[in-house]
Amino acid sequence: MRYPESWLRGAPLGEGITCELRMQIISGALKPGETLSENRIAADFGTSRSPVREAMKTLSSEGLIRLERMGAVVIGLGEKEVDELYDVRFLIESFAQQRMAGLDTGPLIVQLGRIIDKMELAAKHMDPIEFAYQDLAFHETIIAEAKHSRIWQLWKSIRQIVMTVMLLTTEEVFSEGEARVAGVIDKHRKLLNGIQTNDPKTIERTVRDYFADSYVTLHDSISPARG
Amino acid sequence: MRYPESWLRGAPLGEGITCELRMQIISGALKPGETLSENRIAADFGTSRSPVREAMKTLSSEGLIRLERMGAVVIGLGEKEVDELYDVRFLIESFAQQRMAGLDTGPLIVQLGRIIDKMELAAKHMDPIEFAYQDLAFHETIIAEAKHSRIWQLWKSIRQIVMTVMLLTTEEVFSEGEARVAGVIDKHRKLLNGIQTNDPKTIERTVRDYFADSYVTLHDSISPARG
DNA sequence: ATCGCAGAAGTTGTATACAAGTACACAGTC
DNA sequence: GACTGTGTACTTGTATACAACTTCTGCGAT
Repeated sequence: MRYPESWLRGAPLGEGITCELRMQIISGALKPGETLSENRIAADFGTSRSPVREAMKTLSSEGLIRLERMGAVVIGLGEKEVDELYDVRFLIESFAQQRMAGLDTGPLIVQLGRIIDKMELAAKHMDPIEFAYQDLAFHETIIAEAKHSRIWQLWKSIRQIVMTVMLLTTEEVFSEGEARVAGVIDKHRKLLNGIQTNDPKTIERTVRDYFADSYVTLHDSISPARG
Repeated sequence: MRYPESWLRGAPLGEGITCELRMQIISGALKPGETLSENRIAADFGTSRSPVREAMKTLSSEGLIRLERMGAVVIGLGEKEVDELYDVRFLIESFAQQRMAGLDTGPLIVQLGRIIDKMELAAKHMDPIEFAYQDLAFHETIIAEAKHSRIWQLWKSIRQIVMTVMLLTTEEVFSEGEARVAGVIDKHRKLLNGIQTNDPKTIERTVRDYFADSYVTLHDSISPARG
């Protein structure tokens, strides 16, 4: 699977290389332990080393590769790493939701409702890319609502990885039939209901349930998908 | 205050520029809203744009500046931002400590004890730089013990900022007399005792107390120090 | 005085060149 | 045969050059 090109319209070269390499690492096309050379990658992409260098730095800051003296080593995203990624997602989202408990969540509820509508539309159109995008948007909207610069920074640092993982898993989910897709939508509706209660305890439980369920989904769908 | 040069021995140019700029931003020498030009900074440091570019990318990923089309804009670290930074530190450390509750913390306790000894020594020698370094090492050791790649990644993404803030605050603390320094050491000893209990509830409370107290310290010392 | 337009200066993104250092293979020696 | 030294190919880090784009300035026309 390739990174959707429409998302890179007008973006600098370096960004495209970053996304492509990220996808290759997460999808498993580039295996952990493999070493990447700036020269080789630049040649592969037909560019100079400058944008490649940027990509390497970005991927390193995302924890997908490790910069060493000779060549960068692929770290990759195995089952364990994906679990850990979701630990952090839980941490971030849990924090965000707890933080806005008690505040007026009216506008947020409306926003999230609209996103769920778009997810349903994407499901109807059998458009996994759009679906994944809306899925990401859903969670991102919640996190943004926390209005916490550092939490936002944390999110940004894993956002692209989460997006890529979602792209891959959503493809898988779509291939498993409508029921599975409907299930994902339902999970988001439950999250929304949780927020609507405005009760910290309930929210805590809702978020916990959501991610507990995601672990199962991931282990069922991702690992076979990546051989 | 400048970044300790001994910490940059043999490091690439870009890293030095990153650290120097970071220090200037956090100390307030570079004020929020100011725009930085790669050319100007390169000229200031007497280097080419390449290492400066790297520094900009790093600082951007740390959330200290915002890359825009024309020039990078300084975001800075005001009181609110430091609070938020400590929110995340709490989140990370709390997670780490909870995670190893129940496991054998014996070796960790020994390690932390040694670090506290070094802190005491640094206090006796009136060496705030060494003290700050050991303070960082203390927390880093705890986080590393969680053995969680993503949490470690999160830590790495704020580590340098935390280090820099510590450098600045420790200078301040040292100038306020021995009692204050002893107080900081005592806080760490309490943290260590908390871990030693191996009781999640107690640990939770200990960590919370630690950071609650840190907020007070920060607001008393940092803000006047940075005018 | 105000608006519009050209141009100049400055900006980033990318390509290319070069220097310094590292790993590795291969030959020569003990 | 094992070991050491050397040379080579490849690596990163930095400097420099250039192109495309943006912003602002200043001049001229209205």
